[in-house]
Amino acid sequence: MTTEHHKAAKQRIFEAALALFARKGYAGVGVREIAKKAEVNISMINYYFGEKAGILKAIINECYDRYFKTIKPVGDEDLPLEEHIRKMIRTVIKFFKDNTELVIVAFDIIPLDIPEVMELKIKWVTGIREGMAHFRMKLRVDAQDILQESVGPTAIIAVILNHFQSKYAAEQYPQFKEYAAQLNDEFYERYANALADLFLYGYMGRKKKEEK
Amino acid sequence: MTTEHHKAAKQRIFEAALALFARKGYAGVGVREIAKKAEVNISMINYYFGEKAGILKAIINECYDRYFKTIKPVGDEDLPLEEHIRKMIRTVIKFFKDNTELVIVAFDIIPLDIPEVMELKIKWVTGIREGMAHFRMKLRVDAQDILQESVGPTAIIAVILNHFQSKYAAEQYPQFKEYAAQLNDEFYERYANALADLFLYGYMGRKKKEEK
DNA sequence: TCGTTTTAATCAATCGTTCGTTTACACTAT
DNA sequence: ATAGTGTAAACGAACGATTGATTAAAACGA
Repeated sequence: MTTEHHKAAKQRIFEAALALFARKGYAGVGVREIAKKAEVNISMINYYFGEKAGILKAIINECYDRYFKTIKPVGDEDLPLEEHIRKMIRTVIKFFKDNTELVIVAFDIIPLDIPEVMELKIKWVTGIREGMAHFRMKLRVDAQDILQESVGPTAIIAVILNHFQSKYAAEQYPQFKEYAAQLNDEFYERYANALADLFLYGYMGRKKKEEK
Repeated sequence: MTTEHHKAAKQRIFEAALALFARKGYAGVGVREIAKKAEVNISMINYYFGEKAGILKAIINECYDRYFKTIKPVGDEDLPLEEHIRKMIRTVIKFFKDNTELVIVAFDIIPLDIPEVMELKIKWVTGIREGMAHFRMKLRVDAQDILQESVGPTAIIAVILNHFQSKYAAEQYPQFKEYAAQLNDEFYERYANALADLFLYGYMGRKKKEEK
């Protein structure tokens, strides 16, 4: 009972902070607002997370950990190239869809001014990059070549991230609820295929052109 | 007296706030910090901008106004499709490069929680969307079709925005200065071409597939 | 009774905003 | 030419509210 309650309170703080950070940004939310939404006392935040930034660190760790565990095994699969790319894009879209708030908060560039948080992000991004080396090689993307990277994997992720940021914003405003409602499972099946087509035709077309 | 001192106080406040907002986010910066950086008295902020949010509104207006004035005439030109697309992508990249801080602050989804600011953004986005109707039609992108829009113009903008967010972040951290230094004019010429290739091959490939 | 969990109260610091006053310069009436 | 008037710009100080953080003590289950 104690342990369950313990975890429940910590989890409630985590989820309340996550929702608020996604809407207002890390600096835009105070610990009292988090405590109120989580229905806990203010001091519980410091008790469980040490400091306000501790919640953000926990969110970042949770997000990148889930992300890595989701895409790493897909990247390591042995599939024909096109099918492999399509599966990866589907996987990433599903992850972003199922973890929108986590992604919005953890993948946000800001705050740039909290060194500890930045270092944590850098550590994760570096690790994931290394973990996806095999898949990257299969795509024949040289990670050292900024251009290849910028119009390749990074571009796809940027498009997907941007989409879910927009979707999240739309869900917050009544006048766009109708728009957001169109973004159902059926849409994301088509969306994943369309993005994969864009990447496949575009990227492979570029490869072919380069080799000439 | 330095040159900075001779600049109008209002302009100094604007520029100081812009740089700080880009780094720390709107909520992460206090008026005292802005006043200190701008070398003005705190009360000057309210004197010139009414309220803190007034600076953000001014930034948003300045950014979208410049953006619209930059891309609208390009969109209205009468060029062969491929050349037109390439020119538009070059134009957008140059705009983002020359106005990185403005774009980072104004195009940021956050803050979602200040209704006035959100409405201002919506007004601008709607207006620009209408202004680019001709170009959109030329691309045969139906603005009502979320899928076409998502993997078309919106996707390209998202990629470019993401690139300059990353570049800006890299410039803030000494360990990535070397990376940022590679992003010179010569790179952006290649980058624009690569993005245009990606879009053109991808777009044409998708169109061809659809028609089957 | 013991260790853990939760509470209310409080800390110094900072938040955005507003106050009354002063400075600097342009214009006008004498 | 001079004194008086109007106005915008800038100032320091202070407002009440809120920030993140910490405390000692109460409440809890074992």
